[in-house]
Amino acid sequence: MSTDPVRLSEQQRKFTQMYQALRTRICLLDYAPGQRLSEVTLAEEFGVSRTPLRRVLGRLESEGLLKSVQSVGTIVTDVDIEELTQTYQLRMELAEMIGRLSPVEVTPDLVERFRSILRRCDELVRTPDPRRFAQVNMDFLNVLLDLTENEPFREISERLYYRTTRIWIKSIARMDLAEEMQIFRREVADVLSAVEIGALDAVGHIRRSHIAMSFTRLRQGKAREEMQVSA
Amino acid sequence: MSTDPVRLSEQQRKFTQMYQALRTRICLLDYAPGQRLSEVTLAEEFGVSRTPLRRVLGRLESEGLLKSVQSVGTIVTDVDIEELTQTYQLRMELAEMIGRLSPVEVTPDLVERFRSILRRCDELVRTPDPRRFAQVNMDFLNVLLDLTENEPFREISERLYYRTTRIWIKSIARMDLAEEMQIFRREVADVLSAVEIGALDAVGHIRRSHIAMSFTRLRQGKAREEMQVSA
DNA sequence: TAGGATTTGTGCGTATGTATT
DNA sequence: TAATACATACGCACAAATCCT
Repeated sequence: MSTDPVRLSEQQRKFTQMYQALRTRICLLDYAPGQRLSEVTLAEEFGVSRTPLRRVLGRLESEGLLKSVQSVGTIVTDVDIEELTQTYQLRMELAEMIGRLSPVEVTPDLVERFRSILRRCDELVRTPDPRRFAQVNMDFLNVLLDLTENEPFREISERLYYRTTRIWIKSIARMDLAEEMQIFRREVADVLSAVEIGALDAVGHIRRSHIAMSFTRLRQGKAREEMQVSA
Repeated sequence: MSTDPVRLSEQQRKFTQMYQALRTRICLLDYAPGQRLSEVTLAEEFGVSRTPLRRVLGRLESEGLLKSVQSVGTIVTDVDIEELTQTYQLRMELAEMIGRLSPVEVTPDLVERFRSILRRCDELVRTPDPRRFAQVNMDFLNVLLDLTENEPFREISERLYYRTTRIWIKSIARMDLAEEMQIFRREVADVLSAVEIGALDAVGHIRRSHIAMSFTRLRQGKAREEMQVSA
């Protein structure tokens, strides 16, 4: 009688597919901030009419990743320094909560997923690459969010991450990439150590400090850029 | 050259108007959880076609207040006890942050807005009424959010509030309403005292404890209801 | 079991508004 | 300054799916 809740309807699958594809492209900088997207082109690519595609664009707009302007186009948003600062401050505070909000029991499978991330970090240290880094960083976030069962917390953390991560990635590509890869590898290694002994509160503290330091470096990098631009 | 950012386009105004109207109706229980809404009826009421209305419904769906089901209708969501618990836990932690995230300077105007809320509480204590209580509670939240300039924090706090407040209101209507009015009045009075001396960190602590106690009472009330139902 | 009524989802043509030449 | 090109916003008709008789 009732449909299997695990099996989503075709329209939902299609929506999710388009949504994740576009979000990934935006966060991996395949679509740069300021770039204009075409509804008709994207609709053709995904094999749907403009209507369902616009639904997806509307969702991405509500999350601050796109902005539709009448008669102009659908534009990938940029993030100004003020909003970046506020978002990072909030993410810092949120990250620390993870050990307090419905932490899951650490399974061997979960540990293995962190180890897998660490191995990919090792590759990145050997051959740095901004795009692959962005991908690993995204996957790292997803494993981290699986440390808690608090769904609203997961939603919000994900939302805030996607809001600003591409700005960080963009900035990193202009900084000392090799150094950033080593710093990130160390963060993953620290988190893995904490997860292995089930110390999820420690994970929160590690994350908090790394988010804080990332933002400091990002801000310094941006300041350097602006000096070069004005020079 | 550039358009005045204060003056929104007609479509944006219309969107906001419809969005806030529907959200308010849902949160004031004019639309009860489980109720089915009609796209055509609402579109007619607001004097637009289904297309722009569906945009609004999509936004409310992304915030978890509605759920559109193919061929069935657009249904006001309910919130199960698990999600309610998780949301309240998160809101507790978030509430405490307000003093740490870009607190504003307290102006006489701001204090007056809190005093205004307190006066409306006095009326509520004299003549309790669930719907008017819901309205004052909503306005109280909005003044509270004006204590910080951290926009992502404001967005998220608002989102989480609207997600669950109607369940609380529904529950309160079946509890000791007069007692709840007095408790709420005390919270507002406590917050006002803290605001008057500029102690925004204290506001955070007061809010945290009140959210925690509200949830405890809500859970007890729901437990009592279930016992009556099964009896 | 089947068919009709109803409601959301989709496709497409047109309206509206912006930017550029 | 005006006209033209172009992209999103909107309205409507139809398709698809569910529920009830």
